[in-house]
Amino acid sequence: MSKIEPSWDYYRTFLMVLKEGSLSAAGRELGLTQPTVGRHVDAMEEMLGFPLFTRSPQGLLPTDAAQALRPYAETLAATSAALLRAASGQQDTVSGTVRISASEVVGIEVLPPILAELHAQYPDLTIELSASDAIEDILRQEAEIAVRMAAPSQDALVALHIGAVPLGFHAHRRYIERRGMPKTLADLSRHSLIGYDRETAAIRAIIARSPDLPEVRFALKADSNLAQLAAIRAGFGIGICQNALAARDPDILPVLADGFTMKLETWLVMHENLKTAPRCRVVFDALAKGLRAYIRQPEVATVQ
Amino acid sequence: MSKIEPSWDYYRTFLMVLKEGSLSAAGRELGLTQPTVGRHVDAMEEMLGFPLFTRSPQGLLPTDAAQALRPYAETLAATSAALLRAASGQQDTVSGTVRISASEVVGIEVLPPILAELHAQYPDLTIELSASDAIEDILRQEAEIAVRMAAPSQDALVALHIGAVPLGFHAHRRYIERRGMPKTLADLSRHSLIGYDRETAAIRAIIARSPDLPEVRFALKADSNLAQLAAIRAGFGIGICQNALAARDPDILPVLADGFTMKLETWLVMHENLKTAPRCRVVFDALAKGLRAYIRQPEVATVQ
DNA sequence: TCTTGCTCATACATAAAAGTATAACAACGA
DNA sequence: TCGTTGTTATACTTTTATGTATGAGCAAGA
Repeated sequence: MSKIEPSWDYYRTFLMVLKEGSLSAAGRELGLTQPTVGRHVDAMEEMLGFPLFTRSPQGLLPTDAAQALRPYAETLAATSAALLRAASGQQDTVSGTVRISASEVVGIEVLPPILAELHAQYPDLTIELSASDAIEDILRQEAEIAVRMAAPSQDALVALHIGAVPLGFHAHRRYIERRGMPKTLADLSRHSLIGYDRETAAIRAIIARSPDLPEVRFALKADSNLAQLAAIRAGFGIGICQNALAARDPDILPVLADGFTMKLETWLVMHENLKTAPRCRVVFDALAKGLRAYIRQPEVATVQ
Repeated sequence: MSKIEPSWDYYRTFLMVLKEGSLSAAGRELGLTQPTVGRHVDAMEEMLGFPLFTRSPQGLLPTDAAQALRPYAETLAATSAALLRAASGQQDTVSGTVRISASEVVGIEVLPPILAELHAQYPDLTIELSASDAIEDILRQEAEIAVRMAAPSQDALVALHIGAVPLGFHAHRRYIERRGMPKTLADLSRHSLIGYDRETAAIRAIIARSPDLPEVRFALKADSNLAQLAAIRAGFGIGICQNALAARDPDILPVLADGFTMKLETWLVMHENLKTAPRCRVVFDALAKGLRAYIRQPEVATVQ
């Protein structure tokens, strides 16, 4: 039963050529030379029996067949990276690499202090932070731990409910002094509103739960919640952001705080298999503690 | 950014050594020689920084660390197999390989005629049938299409509800002539019952829906539903099987057909990404049609 | 006790894959 | 228009990986 399977390395170079668009660039990225990369592609094409790229002097154009194979190659790459991370933590001590997936806002505004404290406690721990709104599938092992804004539906996942992150309209003090403070939701139509460009899953969930939201025209549309936050801080207008983030800056004022509230349920998600891995356990616990503290923060501020 | 990543082929040989338990056996299976396999393992150990196996003259014993890495390597193997299957169907025509996961009973008793007709229509199609009760995860790409007995909870899956497969007690005519036909559920305690050894998910679901099931002591316990079916056919005693299967053989009689009914909801599941793949589409449609016909079959038999 | 059969480890020869150098071609900008 | 920089493709060389052959150790069975 010794059938000849092609080298798995071919898939790696194939994916890199797909990503980079040329043999030369893929070679640079992989630490190989251009002829070698070309030979890998040739070998793979011959073994599959159909062309993967149409060659041209300005690069390689992938065929439809190559595009169809891409997700498999990406899964291979993600899995082998996960294997290496898992191997990095196999020592007796808490060490190695843990990859965390979180939204841009959480990854940039919320997590850094939590991770800083964690790293001070475990210096041998390396954290990979995938600060992107793309839903990296934990099941695909693209990350060990994820901060999610929706309850995970999958089995075989450890999901810890952190709590509800309150959201609200906010604006910079400068903007309010210039344009006045709206008293009702209807007043918003006379203001510069900062909103989303594309509808994401989180936004749809909010809209579904808030039927009294007026139809608004946004003065600034940005897909990135981080850009929206920056616009609020710059005094561009009124936008939605996490109350806890706004409370950090005394110049960011809540707008219509009584009339309108939204909540983002937050979950911490991890592979069930990783429960026993010390490095993941430690990061998971630190994130749970840190995020819960972050959520409690605004309530304390309100009491003041 | 040209960091040196180890060859992905190392993971393949690592997995095979894990499976086979020796360098020589792994080499035989992979079409490599024993020294090569040993070198791969050595290289991998050196790059990871810890031993994967403890060598001995009677084979290699995996360390805990190696066991921890095993699932990753298995995902890699499953994915690369899926890639090759996907590539096999990239031709313009309906061709290539499709892997189907189904329970033993369905795979052996129900699917063969459906697949035979399908293959007659598309001779270039190769079918891989994974006839095992193990729940092969469609998300892990271990199979393109699965016949499941529970509604899939995952998103990103195409799930077609086939219908409910009726189950019931059955016994061979010889057994009934010898031991008599039970009239009530209570009578079952005086009979030779064929039942399960371990509790599976499907069994737990049935028990939950049937609180009037008496506590019974099984005369024959078998994990394999196929073995149970064979025992019924051999006249061992009374067991549960699909009505449609029993109806095929006039010597298999329904027992307590009025007083006790169970149903197994059946779903056909496929990756959403594979909807457009012709070879998968064709198999999916054929299975849907064939399974629906199979389910309708017993009702017709009852009307007779 | 002495085969037989299995294992892993080592030394050496070979084959395969990589790198090097260069040519040919296209696009972009001065 | 011509040089620069990018691309792929080809011939040649070198390195690397693999295969072959062999030795040593352990276990089961005659």
